[in-house]
Amino acid sequence: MLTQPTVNLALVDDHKLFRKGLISLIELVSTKYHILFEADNGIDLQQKIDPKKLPDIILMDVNMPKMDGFASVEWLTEKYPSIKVLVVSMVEKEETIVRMLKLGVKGYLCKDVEPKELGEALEAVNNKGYYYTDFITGKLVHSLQNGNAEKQKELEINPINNQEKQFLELACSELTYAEIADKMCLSPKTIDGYRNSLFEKLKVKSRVGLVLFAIKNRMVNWDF
Amino acid sequence: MLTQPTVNLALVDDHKLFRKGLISLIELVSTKYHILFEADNGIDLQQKIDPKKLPDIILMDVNMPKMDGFASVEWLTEKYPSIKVLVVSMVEKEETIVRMLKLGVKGYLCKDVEPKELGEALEAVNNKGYYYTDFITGKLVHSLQNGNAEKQKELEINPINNQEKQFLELACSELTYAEIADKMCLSPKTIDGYRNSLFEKLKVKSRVGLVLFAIKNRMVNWDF
DNA sequence: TATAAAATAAGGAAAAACCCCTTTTCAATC
DNA sequence: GATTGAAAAGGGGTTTTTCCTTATTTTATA
Repeated sequence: MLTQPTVNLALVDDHKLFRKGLISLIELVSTKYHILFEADNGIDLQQKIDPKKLPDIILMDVNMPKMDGFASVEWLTEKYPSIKVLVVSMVEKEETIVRMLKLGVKGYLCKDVEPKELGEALEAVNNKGYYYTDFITGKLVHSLQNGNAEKQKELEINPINNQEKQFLELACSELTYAEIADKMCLSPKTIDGYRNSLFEKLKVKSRVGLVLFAIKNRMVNWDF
Repeated sequence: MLTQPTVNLALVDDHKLFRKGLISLIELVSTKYHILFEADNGIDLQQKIDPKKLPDIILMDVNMPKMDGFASVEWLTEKYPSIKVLVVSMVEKEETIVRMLKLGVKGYLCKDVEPKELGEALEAVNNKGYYYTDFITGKLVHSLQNGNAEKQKELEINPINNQEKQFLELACSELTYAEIADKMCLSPKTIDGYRNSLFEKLKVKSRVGLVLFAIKNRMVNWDF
């Protein structure tokens, strides 16, 4: 009997219970997958990843504290371009999916899929190198049709970077800037800088202006 | 050898992958748990629950489409008060936890706990009837100290009057309070009063809180 | 490796927001 | 006319936000 080659995986998700469940499911799917390590977020990933023993595929969440999925994928494609990233997220927002695809992830799964699909996705990413469902393709096409690209261009001229985006989301809450700085592990003065640069870019004059912009442009993650 | 009695469980969570993972973990913890059924949300729960074969414990998510955790628990305690509900959510907001505890849930777990704690929680709920960690107790005590319960009453007694409503709309803009006062032909100090009374009534702590409330409750008329 | 260009952080100060407590105004009612 | 209660306004203070300028640290790049 042939022993099939081991496929090394890593998991990045801030919910331990979900990670453990996922691992348990993966083990049921096939014995060829081996979990190298788990991480709570991007920072944790950077610390746990071992250049001498890289995972083949990383299962990546989107919303995480400290360093989110976008920043993590950006860092990964820069540092370890050979690693294939499969996003497993509960976010179904078109913008999020498109943004992730642009960053070069090999697949995007929603957390409400069948465990079977997880197996298929892993299989596909491992063999073909990618796994794009009709759902994802649909989102992409729709994004193109609705001229999302143009809006994106505007952002390319005047891009809101990842840090600023994360700050913007936190600014849409009752946290003070000091508390936001704390949450982002940055100096309040840096937050000061983010705010000022966003004020300029978004042409607003106050924090309320930031909130209104974020809501009008659906940059915050609560559905209402 | 004694065969231990089976404990019947049901899961209500909109993310299938999480549900399946949870089941897989529960099966690892002990063989005495039997999953009667899974549901995507409250509506689905109502359809799948069988009065002739009720679960002993229901693992319940909070944020779900169609019918969320709050509504589901409310319905359950009304219809099947004997069923013990253990919340498993990623929401760590005090307000959410307190609201759930008021509805009578037997425990509240965050999705980032160790799988081991899930086992302990199930065990405790099954034997003692409840599982409240220090984390939960802490949130409760803090909530009591801040007199959250009384404020709820105040809102029902004190509706938002016309002046306050007008102020609230203007507050959802980049106008300063001084400018709002000007527009409403009132002293800035009166505006000060409106703000304070709205802070109390709406249980918010800042102007951003006002804006978020107004938008969530569709009290401003711009379409987005 | 030197250098430019960013991101991050700091100091300081003025404006705005926030908070508590008191006083005035005014209309309703006894 | 006196009483009362709510709305409006004020006094005076703390905290947070906002806006300057400048310095340091990191990163990119020539």
